[in-house]
Amino acid sequence: MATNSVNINPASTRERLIAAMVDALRTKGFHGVGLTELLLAAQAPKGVLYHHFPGGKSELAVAAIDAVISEITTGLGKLLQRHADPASALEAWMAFAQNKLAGSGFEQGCPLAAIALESTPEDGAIRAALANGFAAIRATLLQTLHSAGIEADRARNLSALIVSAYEGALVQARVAGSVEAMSDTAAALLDLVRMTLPKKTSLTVNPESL
Amino acid sequence: MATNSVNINPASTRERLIAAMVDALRTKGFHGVGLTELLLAAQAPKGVLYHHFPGGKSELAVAAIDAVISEITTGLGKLLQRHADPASALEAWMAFAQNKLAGSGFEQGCPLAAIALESTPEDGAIRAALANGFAAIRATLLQTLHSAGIEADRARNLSALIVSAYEGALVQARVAGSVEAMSDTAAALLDLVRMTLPKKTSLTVNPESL
DNA sequence: TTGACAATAGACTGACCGGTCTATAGAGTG
DNA sequence: CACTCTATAGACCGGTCAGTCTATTGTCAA
Repeated sequence: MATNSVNINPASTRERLIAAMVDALRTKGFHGVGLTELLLAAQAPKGVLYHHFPGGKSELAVAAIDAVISEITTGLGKLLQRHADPASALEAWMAFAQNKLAGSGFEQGCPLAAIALESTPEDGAIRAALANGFAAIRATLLQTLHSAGIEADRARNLSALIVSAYEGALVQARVAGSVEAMSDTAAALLDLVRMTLPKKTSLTVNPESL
Repeated sequence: MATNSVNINPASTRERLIAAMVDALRTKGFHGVGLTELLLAAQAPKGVLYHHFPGGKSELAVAAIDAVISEITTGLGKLLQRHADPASALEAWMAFAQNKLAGSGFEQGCPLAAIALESTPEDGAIRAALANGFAAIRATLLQTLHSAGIEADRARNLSALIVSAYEGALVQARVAGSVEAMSDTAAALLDLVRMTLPKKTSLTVNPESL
């Protein structure tokens, strides 16, 4: 095939399905959306879902998770290399998520956390995708923090905390209909990051500080 | 009535319903459980649910949220007064949740976060219960941290970060089937708390530090 | 004992669930 | 043109969903 036929729509059917699932996960969670609703949003009939994703709803969810993960890691990566200071990049990252949440009337949080908490150990593929995804995000952070002069163990702990704080802050802000808990979280987190980062000198050596 | 009739079961029907909902939220989320399954777990017929909770599943969920919140705040409160050092209390708190998660085969996380992410702005009562609950937990922490000598604004930020970290760490550990992300998170968090706490002296006055 | 009311019990309902199935259309290849 | 294979399309299915309804039981108060 390769030629994408008569697609007037902005994206291929497959991509529209994924986008609709991402959006659904963000707003209502995996079990919160029905297939009918999903297909309506994607402007696609039912058969096409099982054509592209023989595993059905779950397989689509995995694809959605993968898409979100790569979006996050590349976005975060860009932010990290655009800002000289990792702390500023983090600040921008938190602010971005915060604005997205508030700007959507506190509907759009993180698609990953929602499905993570609905999944059971039986949902192997979903959990694996999520676990790999979170690990990838942590790895992105770790690498940056480490090369900014933070010792490896400390950088790993800090990376885990950053991801935890991001997810947890979104949860709190979402239900409160207020950004406060998230901005408070970000403030404390950024304090820590800035404290942990070695003093800005022109040399890049790892000072093995405290 | 007051006399609780012929209840051989450990708790009243109402309490069993709430307990079953709490457990369900912990493991599969609000939309992940069916009423049939829930009632089976609570050993109760359907009519009794709508007798005690005319608002149905949602009203039961609100009651479950309230129950969890008071359990958390009292448990955390006890921990905080049992340990002289707030950081140690926090450490115990994180460890407790971590063990509960791991000990249940990574099924039992936090019931609050799950329903928080499935809820929409239309679920007013649920979101309100959650928002108040998270605020109460933060308030418990704030009060302790402040009276341990941390300046108010800083204590508020730190409290928000602690709750965020707790929730976010549970999410990551859950899907990974490993406690690592959570213990890493806890390590970084405790570092920060210990750094922020004023130097241990024998006097209890609030130094209005920094 | 009787009347009132809370609590228990489960049959029943209509809507919607995820998933299967068959039919058709379109595009590339011989 | 004919064949093939992907993609689109939606009717259809059994099962389950949350919620309603009526009946029964249990326990007080009069």
